[in-house]
Amino acid sequence: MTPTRGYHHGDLRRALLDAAVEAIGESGPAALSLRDLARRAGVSHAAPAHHFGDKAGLLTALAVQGFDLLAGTLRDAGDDLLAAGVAYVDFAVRHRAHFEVMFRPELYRAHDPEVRAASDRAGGVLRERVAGLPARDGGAGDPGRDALAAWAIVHGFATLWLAGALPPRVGDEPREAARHVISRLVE
Amino acid sequence: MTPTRGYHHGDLRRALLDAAVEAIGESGPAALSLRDLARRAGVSHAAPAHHFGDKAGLLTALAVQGFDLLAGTLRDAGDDLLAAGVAYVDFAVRHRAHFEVMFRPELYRAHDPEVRAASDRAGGVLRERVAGLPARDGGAGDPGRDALAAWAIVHGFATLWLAGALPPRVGDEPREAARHVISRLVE
DNA sequence: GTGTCATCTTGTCAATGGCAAGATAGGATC
DNA sequence: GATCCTATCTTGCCATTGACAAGATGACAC
Repeated sequence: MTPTRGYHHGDLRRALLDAAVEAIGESGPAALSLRDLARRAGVSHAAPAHHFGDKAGLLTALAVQGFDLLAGTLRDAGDDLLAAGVAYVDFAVRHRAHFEVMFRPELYRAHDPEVRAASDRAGGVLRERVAGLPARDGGAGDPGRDALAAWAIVHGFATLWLAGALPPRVGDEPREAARHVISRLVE
Repeated sequence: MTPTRGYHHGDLRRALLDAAVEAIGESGPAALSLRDLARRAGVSHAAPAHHFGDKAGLLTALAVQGFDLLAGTLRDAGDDLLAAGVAYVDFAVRHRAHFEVMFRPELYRAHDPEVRAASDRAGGVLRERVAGLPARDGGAGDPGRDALAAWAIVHGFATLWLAGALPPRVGDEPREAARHVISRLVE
């Protein structure tokens, strides 16, 4: 099941994206090298260009993949806002490479229509979950504000977790820690 | 007041850090080039190495500067947690280059003792402000959780703002928008 | 005036991104 | 089956970069 021999790779596009996830997981998106990905996939240094044009093209594809993964993850988490928030953090930790690229628009073509569409899909799910939240303190809440606050707290927690900025006492279980923090907002 | 002529620059270390802030503001930390900084400062391509060793060394110095700037900003914002939160977001927007480096530890030597010290100073101020927050809902609050939630929401908002991920209706005034969102947590 | 050392320059090397031109093969058409 | 067509991949090249080595310069102490 490894038809990588022969002139044609067979599934180079996917192989390069997988290699990119692996490489970014090791050293971050800044250190990503197209030639390294080519070596990992066993092809020549110019092969990636055909599928993605340039480095930004590859990262654009990765961002699209990431937003779609995120949309699916949020959908699977169910209707509960707290559960969606925990799933958001869990996504960032488990798909760290995707997450780190997605929210670094200077690395890819953020205005690409495919990216915008995928990003809108993920944002739509998040908004749905927030809309399901009961109005706070007897209906005085501003749904726009609630949505932003929810997004900010989960995104901030995920970002700080990935950056290794959180103090050790937070623990090493992102889902549990996230639930604890988010509950401060939605309790 | 521009003694950049002559063999010795006079204040190259500062000039390089300033140039780095400018360059990162234009294209992000990933696109930073030591040789570009040297050109901006009017020195040879190898001059930066003497002051910072390598690229990570320069970014380490920038991170230290950033954490100290942040600590000062938070201190100046006063005792109020809401004001400190707004100041945090404002810092991220006004010192974007510093902020983007500070929370990307793979770019510099995050374990450098100077970095840790500066980071601790900033974190200490933030914790002080959280400690000043009256216990939530009659004393049932967990101060550790409150601190994390506050940090996460302001950090998340700042990060999303810088990434350009927020919807247009949030407006273009970060301080105002931040105050509105943070008030959801501390009201 | 002399020596010392931080500062800065020139020269070089391997690695990278990107481009151009060519090789290969898979599949459609006849 | 022969031929063409096109997507896929390779080789070769160039400018740029980070890093290192060796040497030039000059500020400052004595």
